[in-house]
Amino acid sequence: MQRYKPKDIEPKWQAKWEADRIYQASENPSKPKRYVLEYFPYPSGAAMHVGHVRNYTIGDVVARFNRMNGHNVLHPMGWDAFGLPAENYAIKNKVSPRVAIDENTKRFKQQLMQMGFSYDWSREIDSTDPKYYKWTQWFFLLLFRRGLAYQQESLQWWCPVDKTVLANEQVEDGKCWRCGNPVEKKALKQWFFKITEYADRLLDDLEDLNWSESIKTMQRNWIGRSIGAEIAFRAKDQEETISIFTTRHDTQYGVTFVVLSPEHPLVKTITTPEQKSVVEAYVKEAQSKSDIERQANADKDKTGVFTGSYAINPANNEAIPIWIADYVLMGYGTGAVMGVPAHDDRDHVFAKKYDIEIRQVLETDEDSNFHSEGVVINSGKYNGMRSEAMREKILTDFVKAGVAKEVVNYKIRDWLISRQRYWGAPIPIIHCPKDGAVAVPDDQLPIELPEVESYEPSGDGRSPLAKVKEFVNTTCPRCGGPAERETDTMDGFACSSWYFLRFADPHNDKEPFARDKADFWLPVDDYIGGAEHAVMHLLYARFWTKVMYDEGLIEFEEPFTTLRNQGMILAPDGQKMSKSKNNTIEPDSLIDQGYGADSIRIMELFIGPWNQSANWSVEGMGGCFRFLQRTWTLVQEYLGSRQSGHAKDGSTSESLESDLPIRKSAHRSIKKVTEDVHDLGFNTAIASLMELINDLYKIKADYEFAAPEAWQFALSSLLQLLAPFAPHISEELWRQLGHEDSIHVSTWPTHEEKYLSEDTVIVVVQVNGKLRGQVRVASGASKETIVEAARSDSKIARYLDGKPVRKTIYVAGKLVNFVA
RNA sequence: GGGGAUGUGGUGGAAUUGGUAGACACGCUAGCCUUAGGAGCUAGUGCCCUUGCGGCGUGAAGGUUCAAGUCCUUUCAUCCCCACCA
Repeated sequence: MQRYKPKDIEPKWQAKWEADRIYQASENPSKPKRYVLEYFPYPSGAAMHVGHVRNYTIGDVVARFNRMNGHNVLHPMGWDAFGLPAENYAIKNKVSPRVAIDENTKRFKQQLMQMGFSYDWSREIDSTDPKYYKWTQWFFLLLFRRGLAYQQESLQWWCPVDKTVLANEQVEDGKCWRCGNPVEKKALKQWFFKITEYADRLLDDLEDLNWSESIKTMQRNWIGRSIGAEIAFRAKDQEETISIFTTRHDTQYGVTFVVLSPEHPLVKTITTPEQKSVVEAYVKEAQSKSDIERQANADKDKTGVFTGSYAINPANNEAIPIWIADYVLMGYGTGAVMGVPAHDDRDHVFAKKYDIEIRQVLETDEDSNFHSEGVVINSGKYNGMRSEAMREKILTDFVKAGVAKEVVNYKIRDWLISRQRYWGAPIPIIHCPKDGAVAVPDDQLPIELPEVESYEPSGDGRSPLAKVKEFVNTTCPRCGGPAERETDTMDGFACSSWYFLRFADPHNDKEPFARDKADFWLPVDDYIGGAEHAVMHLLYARFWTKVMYDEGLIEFEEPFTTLRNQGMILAPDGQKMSKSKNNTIEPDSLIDQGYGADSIRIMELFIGPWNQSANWSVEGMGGCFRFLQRTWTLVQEYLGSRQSGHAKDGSTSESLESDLPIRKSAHRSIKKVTEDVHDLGFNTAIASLMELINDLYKIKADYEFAAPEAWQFALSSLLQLLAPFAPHISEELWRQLGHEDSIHVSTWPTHEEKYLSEDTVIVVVQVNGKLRGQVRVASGASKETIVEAARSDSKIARYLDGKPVRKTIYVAGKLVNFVA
């Protein structure tokens, strides 16, 4: 008998499926469509490990299950291939990033192929292909035309050695994370997308999405809408007015100071001559601190200096000191706050340190005075009001008096998308001395990345493209005069903000996608990926989708109807898998060891609930392989017996004793697996398949392969239920059983109720809520019959011991509880 | 500090509306068998006193109920994300 050797069957079927194109999707309206998508990967130098594989396995099971259940499934794959790692590789090795990416892509694709995922490879896309980024550029111009892309000069961290800007996160202790040299601030003109204009819609539309609450909450917090008031504090004996933002104007009478951010424009004018030197020193120190350092200080300490000036609280006309402190952020609200030390913990710490008056104005509901509601005290005419009511009242009064207005603030900032990097999609803008920033005409797209000598940054805050004269020098599309091309490239997240639409029509060279194809496939029904995209990609893609909707390009406003976040696979020791820790487990090596893709796929899902993290287990792998091996062996034995003519005595299968138990087991599993896979209970679905195999082994031990028709049915059904999880072995055995067409285009089995009913049922009997026995009764027996049977059971009778039964609880067909 | 998630045997994990806790698998134990393989098959395996038709058991403590892993209150631990957002 042939043994189960995955290496002999897996590559064979992968080639066959590809040749027969069984996973190719077409716009066939006779079946309901289903768009199943996993985030398209960045083909990094490090190969995929079993953690990545889990993501694709979940998607593949969903795709295959729906395909077999009569859906027209789109399940595509592509490459998100622009980005810094490839560029660094290029700088180091003096080769084009193209070379590295092509190698990595090849490796990744081979890794995906060997897992037997059912992708429609005819729709493969690559974000670094000019045919693709032509349309990324086209979308940039769409945003530009709609006033949603703009340039603005702002202060950025700059490393004079690496000659590049750095993100805030890349500055550690005032030094560059790569070379360790001190960084400077440099004013640089950058491109932004006006995502803030969509903040309200991005927030409100979360409501109807079938996403996990945690991701929705993360987006809500990231957008950070807060409704409050801007209140004007007149400076005493000076012209200036300081506008502050607050959400707690019910504590207006508790204000005992005002704080400006060190970057606040009024700092210079408001500071008195006596305080000038100390304020300037403080501002200078604050400027040299990175945001990281500022945050680190948050827990420990608050620092600040007095400006020497006073402001007038519009509520009670008191003069209160104006301070400068770096715990106030210039980037949020107005860059100035009112200090209420009695009811804000930060203000409290500050006031304590600098001996500023603390004035309680609320009797709070909670134990803590900070950030809670209550009844207003020490607040003039507002005394006795609820804090919630006072907020409204005082704001109305202030607005009437012309000292305040209601405002909404957001934490979300506009999306800085320009990068001074080579390996990205060039921003399709031409700068003309006369006409300013001008869009490249559509018929000149794509603006292709030119070949360059060196991938190093140029040193003047521009990308390496700035050194390519033939690229930079051009003519203005509007006036025809000499002009220069924009040399910055786009953030990689621009490419991934629309790729899901390109899959609907990947080879279109007239437009990013045809309207009818987008209408047919989109939105994505199942989007499967890690939670790491929670606030970046998932927010950006929603933003672009809404812009496209507003432009009339599509008919939906949300790209991903359902979002599913898989749990992470950790190394056996519970640590994150990473190349640097040298603890990654790659599917390639497992396949080499002889486990096969099918065992790995089973393991990825059987290890635990798909949306919870789990530690990879080497031993567990063996169990999954054993399960498939048992399946293999059972089918081989069945085929052997069929060939030898065993169990052919002329009688029909139905008349044989083993027929019914075989069918019962099979139908029970069909029902359970179907329900489980539908509800994404992959681990329990696999457990039921294991149970079925165990059942069949027991029946075989008792009856051999009598009832061959029942066996044929049970084994065929088992394989179909197994097909989404283990596509290779199920296909191989399916064909061995004599089926002509691929199991993956077969119709999912359905259970028959008549095989699920039992003649007798076991009813559990409790006395006073404790399990004391069980009785077997005919199914459908009356309550009276069952209760009587339970009461007269010898064991139960002993427990009741003549005591009167006060109450009898009966759960139909399940349980009797005597309360004595 | 805010938000989210998770706590069940030696291990990973199962348990519709509250209704037999521990499915399935790993590990372990015993037996069988052999084409000696990464074997395979069969049985057993929550804990305790192996006295029973016994007692205890779902992070901890209370509560509701005939009945709680599941519902309510309090609390502890671990993980993840955001974090001076006024």
